[in-house]
Amino acid sequence: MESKVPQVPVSAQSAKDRRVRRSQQLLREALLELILEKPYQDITVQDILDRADVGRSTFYAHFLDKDHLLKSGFENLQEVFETLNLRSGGKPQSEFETIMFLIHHVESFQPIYKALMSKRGADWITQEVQSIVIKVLRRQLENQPVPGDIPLEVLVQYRASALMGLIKWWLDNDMPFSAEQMQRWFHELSALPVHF
Amino acid sequence: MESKVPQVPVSAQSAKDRRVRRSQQLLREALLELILEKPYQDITVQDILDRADVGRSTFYAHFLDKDHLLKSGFENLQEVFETLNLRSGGKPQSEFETIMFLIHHVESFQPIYKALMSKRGADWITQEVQSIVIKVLRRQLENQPVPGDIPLEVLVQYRASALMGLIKWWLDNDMPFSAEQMQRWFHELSALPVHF
DNA sequence: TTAGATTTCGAACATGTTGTTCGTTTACTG
DNA sequence: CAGTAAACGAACAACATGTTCGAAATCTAA
Repeated sequence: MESKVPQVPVSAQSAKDRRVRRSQQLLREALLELILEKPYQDITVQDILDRADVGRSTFYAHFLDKDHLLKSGFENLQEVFETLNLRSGGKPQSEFETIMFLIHHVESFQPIYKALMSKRGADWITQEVQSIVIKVLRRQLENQPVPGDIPLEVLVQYRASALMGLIKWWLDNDMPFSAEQMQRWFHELSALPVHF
Repeated sequence: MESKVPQVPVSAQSAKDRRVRRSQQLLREALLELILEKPYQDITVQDILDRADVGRSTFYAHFLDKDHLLKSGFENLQEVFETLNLRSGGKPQSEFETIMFLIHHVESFQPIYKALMSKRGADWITQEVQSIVIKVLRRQLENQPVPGDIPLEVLVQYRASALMGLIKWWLDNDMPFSAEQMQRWFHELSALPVHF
């Protein structure tokens, strides 16, 4: 079954030997495929080699270990994330725009994020994504008054966790609602008092 | 005269051979100690045996593996969690009371939850705790009107994630604020609209 | 107190995974 | 086409897991 994971344009694609590109690509695809079949933790390097039909020494020529292989497929996306607030021509975005962008970004790269962050994915990479979301939100919210005596960090953790939890649920349930819908609900939920 | 009828064990503790209790206790304590020193994933069975000063075969006589050992220390607490809504003499609690109880419960068992759920803990057990929180909150919120067209499950995921994220941050930062304070902030944050 | 039952110990073992090495073969590039 | 670089694959060391078994220690019940 062919994987149709959307590719982030790589400008330096021709920089490497064709064989290198081929090997790395095969390995990355194999791992993403395997994650959809069984928990990341249970996948051995041998599983990846068999699936990719690549030699053992070739794997270690390119990647330090399984974790680095997974992370290598995420590094392009990471960049997109981290430069989030430099968009819109350098204008500072509102919290609303930031959250909207994040939700749509995940939707665009659904297959990758599903492999990375769903139940069968690697927990450490979910945390990595979350820590980026936290960084972006913190940068966003520190230029904005926090009501009452709530510490900025508490606000950031709350919002980021809620957002990530919702996105994770969305992915695990095969995205039954549109990005617009999720985003609307997120904003409604953010102003919904606890019932006494 | 003494009755020949076998005594019903008052607690499960006295039911087992003293050696069994000792071994299991030593192993549990050793693991919790080690988690505070290095990531759960990096801890080997041998590390636990050395720390507990217990033989290899003894370990496998009592536990299937490292994960089962960790879980065994959490099973008592799990019960407390799951029977949450049967408290207050069977009266249904409000969402407010439920959340308050959860935060105070974590505070009471701080050392255990710190080992289980902090950065160095096992991700799978954090998820286990979260799934219990979700279950409790779902039971709580399904008897309560959800405003607008928001699906119950979306509300539950949002609230549970936000609460867990806040608690996790609280534990990771050595609980710099009181349970009352955290609880108050949680409620304020739950009614704080996103900034446009 | 003692005898029998149970547990612990420890060393040895089979198994599986990881990461490395190196000589050979294959494929790319200019 | 010739030189360079990558892929191959088999063998290897190191390590972790989980099992087995006889001997020693310890508990429990009478």
